[in-house]
Amino acid sequence: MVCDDERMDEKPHHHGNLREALISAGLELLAKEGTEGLTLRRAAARAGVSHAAPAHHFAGKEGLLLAIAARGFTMFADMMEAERERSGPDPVERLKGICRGYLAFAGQHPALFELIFSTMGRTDKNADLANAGTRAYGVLAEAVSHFELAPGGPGVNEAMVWSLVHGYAGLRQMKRLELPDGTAIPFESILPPMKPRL
Amino acid sequence: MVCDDERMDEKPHHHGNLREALISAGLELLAKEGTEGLTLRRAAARAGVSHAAPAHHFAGKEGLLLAIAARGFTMFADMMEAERERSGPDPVERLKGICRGYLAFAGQHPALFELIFSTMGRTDKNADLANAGTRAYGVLAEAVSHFELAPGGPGVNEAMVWSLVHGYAGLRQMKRLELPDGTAIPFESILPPMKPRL
DNA sequence: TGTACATCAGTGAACGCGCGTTCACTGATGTAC
DNA sequence: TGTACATCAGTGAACGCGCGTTCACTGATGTAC
Repeated sequence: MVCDDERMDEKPHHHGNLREALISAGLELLAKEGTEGLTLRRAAARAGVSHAAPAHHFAGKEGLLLAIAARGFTMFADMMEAERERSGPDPVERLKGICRGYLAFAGQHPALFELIFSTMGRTDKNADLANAGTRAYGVLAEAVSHFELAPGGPGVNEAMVWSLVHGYAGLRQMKRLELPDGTAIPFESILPPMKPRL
Repeated sequence: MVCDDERMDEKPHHHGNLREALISAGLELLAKEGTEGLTLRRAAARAGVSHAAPAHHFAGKEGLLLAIAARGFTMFADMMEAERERSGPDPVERLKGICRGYLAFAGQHPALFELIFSTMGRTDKNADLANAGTRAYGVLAEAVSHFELAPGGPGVNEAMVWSLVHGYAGLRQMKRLELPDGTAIPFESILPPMKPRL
C-alpha cells in the first residue's frame, strides 16, 4: 500500500526520504550560514522534522557531515567535468576549463569547499566520500596528464596545477587577489606555459 | 610600590601581565587542541585565572582572537625573514627561503596558520593585526619583485607565487602531496623557472 | 479481501555539556596630600 | 613617612544559549497468513 495522495499540506508521520532531505538541508545551511550554521538540530528543523529524527538516518553529526561532503565532492567533480566539456577538444582549453570549474565551485560554495577538504582525512568512514574524492582528483589528473609542466613525473605535475588552483581559490576567497586598482587577477594569468607531453 | 618579591608559589591577586599570558595560552591551545580548543574559558584556565578575568583585557572572544592572529602574523613574517636571511644573497635562493619559511610556519602551526588567514577580512578591528599582515605580505612581495614570472606586472607575479605556496601548504596539510610510493613532493619541484627581471 | 503483528520512522521530553557574558564583590595598587 | 582613597584587576556565582544524544513512546507501513 503506497501513500500516493498528493495533498501537500498534510504532515504524514513518515517523511518519505528524510535522508536526502537532511543532506539538502545541510547544503542549504552551509550555503546560507557557513560551517557554524550546520548543526543536526538546524538541519532537522529545515527538513521539517524533530531534532531527534536524524539519528535514524546518520551516525551522529559526523555521519551527516560525511554524507554532505560526499555530495559536495560529486558536485565538485561534476562542475569540473561540465566546464571541461564546454571547452572543446584542445587539451590546454580542457585543463583551463577544469580549473574554471574548480574555481567556480569554490566561489559558489565556499563553506562546502572547505568542508570537503576538511573531510579528506576520514574517507575511510564513508565509501561514497572516498569514491567521489577519487573521482574529483581523477578529473584533474587526467587533464594534467597531457602536459609536461615540471620534471619529475605525473604526480609532480598534478601537484603543481593543484597547488596553483587550490591556492588561488583560497586567496580569492579572502579577497587577496585584487590589484591595487581593484581589478581582479584572472587565474589564467598565473598559469605557467603548458608544454604538451611528448 | 612595586611587588618585587620572587616567591613563585604565591598567588597574588594581580597577575602582572595577564594580557600576554592569555595570548600565550591561546597559542598553546591552538597548537595542542586546534581551533575548536581555543575558548576564553580555557585560555583563562591555562593562564591560571578565573574565566571572567579576560574580559578586563580583551573585547570578548573576538578581541582575543584578533590579538592572537596579530601575534601569529608576526611569527609568520619572522619565520619567512629568518629563512630568507639564511639563504645568502642570491635572489632565487632568497625567494625559495621565504617559501620555506612560509611552509615551515604552516607546518608547525597549522591551526594558527588557518586562524591568521581567517582574520584577514577584519584587519580594520585591530591595528597590530593590520600591520603584521602588511609586513608579512611585504616580505613575500619584495622577494618576488626581482623576477618576471608571468606577464602582467608585480601584482600578478606575487599572486602566482603566493597561490602556489599557499595551495601547496594547504594540500600538504591534508597529506595530499605524496607520490604513490609514499615520498613527499618537494615544493621546489613545482616552482616554475624564475627569470630575473630586466 | 481482511486481519494480526513485527518493523520502521517519527515525536517530545529530558539530560549534561561547555560556552560567552554579566554582575556585585574584593583585594591590591599606587597616588594625593 | 603615613594615611585616605580612587582605581584597577581579579573572583565566583549566575544567566541563558544551543548543542548532540538518549529514551520511552506512538503512529504508519507493509507483510504473513
